[in-house]
Amino acid sequence: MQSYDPQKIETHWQQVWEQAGARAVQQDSTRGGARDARGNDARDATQADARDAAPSAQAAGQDSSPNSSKPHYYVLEMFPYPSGDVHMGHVRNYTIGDVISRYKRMRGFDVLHPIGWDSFGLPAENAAIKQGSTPAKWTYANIERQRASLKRMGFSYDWDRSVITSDVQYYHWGQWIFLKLWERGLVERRSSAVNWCPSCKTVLANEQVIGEGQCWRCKTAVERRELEQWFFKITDYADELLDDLSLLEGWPERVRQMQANWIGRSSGAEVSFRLCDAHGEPTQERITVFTTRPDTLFGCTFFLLAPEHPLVARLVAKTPYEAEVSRVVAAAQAASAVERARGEREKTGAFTGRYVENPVNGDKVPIWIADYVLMDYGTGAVMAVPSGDQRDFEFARQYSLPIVPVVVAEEDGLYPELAGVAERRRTDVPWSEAYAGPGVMVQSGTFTGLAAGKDSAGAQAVCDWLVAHGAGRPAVNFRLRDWLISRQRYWGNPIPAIYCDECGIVPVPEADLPVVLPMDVDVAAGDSLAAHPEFYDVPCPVCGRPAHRETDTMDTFTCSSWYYLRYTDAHNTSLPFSRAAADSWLPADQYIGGIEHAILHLLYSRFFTKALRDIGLLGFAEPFANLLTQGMVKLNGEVMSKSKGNVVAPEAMIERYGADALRAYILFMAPPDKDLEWSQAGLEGIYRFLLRVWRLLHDLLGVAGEETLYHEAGTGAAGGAAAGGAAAGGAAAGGAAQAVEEDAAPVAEAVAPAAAGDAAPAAPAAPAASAAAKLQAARDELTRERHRVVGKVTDDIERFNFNTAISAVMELANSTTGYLHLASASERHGELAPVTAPATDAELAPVATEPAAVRHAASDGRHFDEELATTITRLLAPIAPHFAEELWHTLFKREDSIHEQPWPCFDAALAQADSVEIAIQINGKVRLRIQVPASASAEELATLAQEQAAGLLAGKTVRKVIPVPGKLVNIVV
RNA sequence: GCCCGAGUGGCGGAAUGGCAGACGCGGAGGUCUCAAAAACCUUUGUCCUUCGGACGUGUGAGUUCGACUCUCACCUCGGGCACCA
Repeated sequence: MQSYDPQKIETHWQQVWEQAGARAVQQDSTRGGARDARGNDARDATQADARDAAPSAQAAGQDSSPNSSKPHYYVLEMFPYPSGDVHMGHVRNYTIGDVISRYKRMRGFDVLHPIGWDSFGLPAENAAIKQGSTPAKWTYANIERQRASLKRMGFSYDWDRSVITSDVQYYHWGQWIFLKLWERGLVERRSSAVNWCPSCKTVLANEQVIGEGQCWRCKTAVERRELEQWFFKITDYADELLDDLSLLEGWPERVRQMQANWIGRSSGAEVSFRLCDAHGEPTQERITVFTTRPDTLFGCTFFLLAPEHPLVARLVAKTPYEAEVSRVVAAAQAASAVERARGEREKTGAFTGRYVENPVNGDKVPIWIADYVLMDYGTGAVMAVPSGDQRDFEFARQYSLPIVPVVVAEEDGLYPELAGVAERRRTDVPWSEAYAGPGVMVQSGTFTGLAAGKDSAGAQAVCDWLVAHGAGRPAVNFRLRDWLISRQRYWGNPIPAIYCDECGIVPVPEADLPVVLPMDVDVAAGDSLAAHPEFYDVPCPVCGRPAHRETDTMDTFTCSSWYYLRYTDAHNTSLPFSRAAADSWLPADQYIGGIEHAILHLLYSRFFTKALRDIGLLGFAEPFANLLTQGMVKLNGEVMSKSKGNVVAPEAMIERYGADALRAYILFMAPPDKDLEWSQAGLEGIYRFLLRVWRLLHDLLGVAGEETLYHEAGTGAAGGAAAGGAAAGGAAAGGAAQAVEEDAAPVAEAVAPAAAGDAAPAAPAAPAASAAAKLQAARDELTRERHRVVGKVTDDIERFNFNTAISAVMELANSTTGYLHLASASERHGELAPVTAPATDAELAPVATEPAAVRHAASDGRHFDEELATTITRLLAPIAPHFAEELWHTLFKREDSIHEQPWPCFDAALAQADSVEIAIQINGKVRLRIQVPASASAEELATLAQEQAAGLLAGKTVRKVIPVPGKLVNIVV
C-alpha cells in the first residue's frame, strides 16, 4: 500500500488540475469564448454553458429535473487585499467557499467560483516607502505569492476570470461607472466638514471612522476639517437600502441590524419656530427643528442651537451675551470630536438673549446654544423638552430652566395628579430623570388625553395641526451621510475629472478613458501625481485650453463595490460587464466573508447595484442573496495579527500536514460563523483521521497487503470484540448489530432471529454459517449507516454545518473499522481477486437506492466494499480534494476526476433499522430501554412499553401513556 | 441608553420540544514491541466507595406528559449604534 503523503499528492494534483484548467480555457476560446462571455453577448455564453451541461438529474436529485440544463450557482468570496501572504482568515473564508463550490458541482450545478485582488490602497504606499519600492511592484509581487498559496490550498477557482482592481483593464471601467453615476446626478463635489486622518494624510468616509472617532486602518484619531471633496450620493438610496434589508432573508440578522442602525432612519416632524426680535416680538424669520416627538411640543421650555450654527453669531452680535456665547463656542470647538461625541462631558451652554415662539401655544422660549447639539444631524437646532429627554433634562437642571411634564405613563401612574389636565399647572417635576416612554398627553391643550410616544396618535395629531397651520410637516431623518470617495493618495483609481479655469470641473469624455495611473510614481521619494506632467497637464476637453487633472483617487471601496459583476464577464473590452451576463449569475447565491465588512463594503455594494440598476445596466436590486459571515481565527483568544506576532502561517501548516488536513481542520473545529480557536492538536487529529481513512479504504478493497491493521487471521476473539464495540458505537445499532455484539459460541442462533426479523431471503440460519451470518448482519447494519451518513452529510453541507458533516463521515469510518475487524479482505471478498482492473461504472455508480429487501449476500462482498469505499471518498471530495482525487485514481483505478462525479444518493427508508431501541420514561425519567420493531405503531408501542415496564409499574396507577414512535414512551403514574 | 448574538464536560463542540454531552482533542488502562513511537482496543460529565442511584446545559420562575430547545424576568460575556433630538 502506498502510504498517504499529502505533499506529494497535493503537488501532483495541483499540476494536473492546472493543466486541465489551461486546456479548458483553450477549448472555451475555440467555442467563441463561451465560458467567459468575452465580448458583449453573454446570452451566447449562458446558452453554451447550457449545452455543456451533462444530464445531472440523478446526482442532483430534487434540485434539477431530467434533461434540464445545469442550473447556475454563484459562490462568491470576498476577494483578498494583497498585503503579504494569505492568512488563516483567508484560508477559512476560501475553504468554506470551495467546499460549497465542489459540492454544488457534484450536485450538478454550473458553478461560478471566481477570485481576484482588491489591490489599490494605502498599505501598498506605506510598504513602498518602507522598502524603497513602488506600490505596484509590492502589490503585484504579493498577488503572485497569494495566488500560489491559494492554488496550493486546492481552491477550485475560475482562474481565467481573475480580476485585479489595479489593472487598467479593470479600473478603466470603474472610471466609466463614475461617469455614469455623475451623469445620473449621483456624484457631487462640494465643501463639507469631513474626517481627516493625519496619519494616512487623506480624508475618510464616515463608514471608515470607527470606534470613538478613529481611522479604520491605522486607528489614529481623526480630525474634522472643512474641505471640498467628491461624494457619491448614497443618501438618495437611504430609504431603499433600509427597506430592502427585509428582503435579505439569507443574511444574518446581525448584519441587517447593523446596516439598519447605520442608516438610522427616524421619522417625526419638522417644526418651524418664529424667531423673535431683540424685544421679544415674533418676526417672519423661522428656525426649523427636527423632532421624533411632536407630541411633546407643549413641553418645549427652551430652544437649542449647535455652537457651529450659522445663526449664532448674528443673534448675539453686539449684545451683553456675546462674550459668554463666544466662550462656549470656542470651548466646544476646542474639544476634540472624540471627546465631544462621548457624551460624558458635563453639558455646557449659554443663553443668547433671544427667543423663539412655540407655534402650538405661543410661548416665548429662550434660545440657548448647547454643545450637545450637533450641527450635522437634523437642522442643527433642537426644541428642548426637558421632561421627555434626558439630555434636555440635565441641561435644564444645570441652568435652572423650567421642566414641564407633558406625558404621563399609563401603567404605573407616573405623575397621576396631572392625568387629564389640559392647562399648564406645573412647571417642574419631582422626577430625577426625564420620562421618554409612551403614555398619555397632559398639559397639552386640546391634545390632552391623546396617546403619547414615538409614532403615536398624539404625535400624528400634532403633526396634522402643524401642517394645517403652516408651522411644520412630517419629516424623516437619516444618520447615513453621503459617501466621501476622494482620497488624497496616489495608489488608487484616478477620478476622471479635469479642472479648467474657464469651464470649471469637466468630466473626462468617455472616449478618453481610461485615465491611466502612472506606475512609476516614487512615493518613497515624495513624488506625487501633480509632479507628473504627462498625467497632470491636459487640454480642457471642452475649450481646449490648458487644464489639469484631478489628482485625488477614488476610495478603494469603489473598486470592491462592483468586482462581483466583472467576474461574470471578466474580459469584456467595451463595457464593465454585459447586462445579460450579470443578470444570468446574480444575485450571487452565496457570499462569504468577514463580519468586519458588515457595513462598509456590503452597504456600498448594495448602493452600487441599485444605482447601476437605475442606470439600466442591471436587472436586479440586491447583489447578494445569501450571506455567510465567517468567524475569526484566534490564538489564545486573541485575533491573529502581525503586530501581535501571534500569527500561525498557513504555509507552515500545509508543509507539515497538507492542505487537505488544514481545510478539514478549519471546517471541523467550529461552525463557520463562530470564532475558531486555533489548536495544533486539533489539526493533528484531523491529519490522523485522513491517514486512518486512507488505510481503511485500502484494507476495505484488499490492497492493504501486509500492512493491514484491522484483521489478523486467527484472532477471532479480538476481532469480534472490536466489531461489537464499533457496532454499539453506531447511532442506529439495531437488532442485527446487537447480534454481532454477542460474540458467544451460538452466534448463528443469535443472529438468525434478529436478522431474519423481516424479509431476508438470503439470511443463512444454519449454525455452520456463523461467520457468514456475522458478516451479513454487519453489512446490513453498515448499509443503513451509510445511507444515514450520506443523508446527514448532504443536509449538513446544505446548511453549512461542515463540522457535523465531517463528524458524520468519521462515524461512518468508525463503523467501517468495526466491519473490517470481522474478517480479512479475502474472507470478505471470497474467491474474487482484489481490485486490479479499472472498476466499471456500474460498480462505482453512486450508491443506488435499493429495495429494502435486497441484502448483500456474501458473494457480493467486494461490490459492497467498493460501494462503501467510493461513498466515503465522494463524501470527502469537497473537503479534502487532493486526497479524494488520489484515491479515485490509485485505489479505484479511475482516470477521470472524482470532482466530476455525482454526489452519492441516499434513501431515508434504507437508513431506517428494522428494530429500534426506545426509552421508557416514567414521569419523564428514563427507566428502561427496549428493542421494538421500527414499524411499531403508537398503540403497539404503548402496549409493549407497559408490558416491559410492568415490574416498575407495580403498585402504581398509570394515568397517561405518551408514545413517541422511534423515540420513547412516557408513562405518567 | 437602544438593538442584535451567545452562555452545555478538562478543552473545541453535538442535540426538527422526546434517551444531554455525537465527533474530535486531552486523560487513564490495555494489545503489539527488547524498548519507544505509531497504530489498534477499552474507558473517560459530577457525586454517592457498590450491581445501582442521585445530580447535572448561566440564575429564577412559567408553559408542557416531557425543556439545552418555547415564554417572562435577571446575571455574565461578545458585537453594532449612540449627547441622532
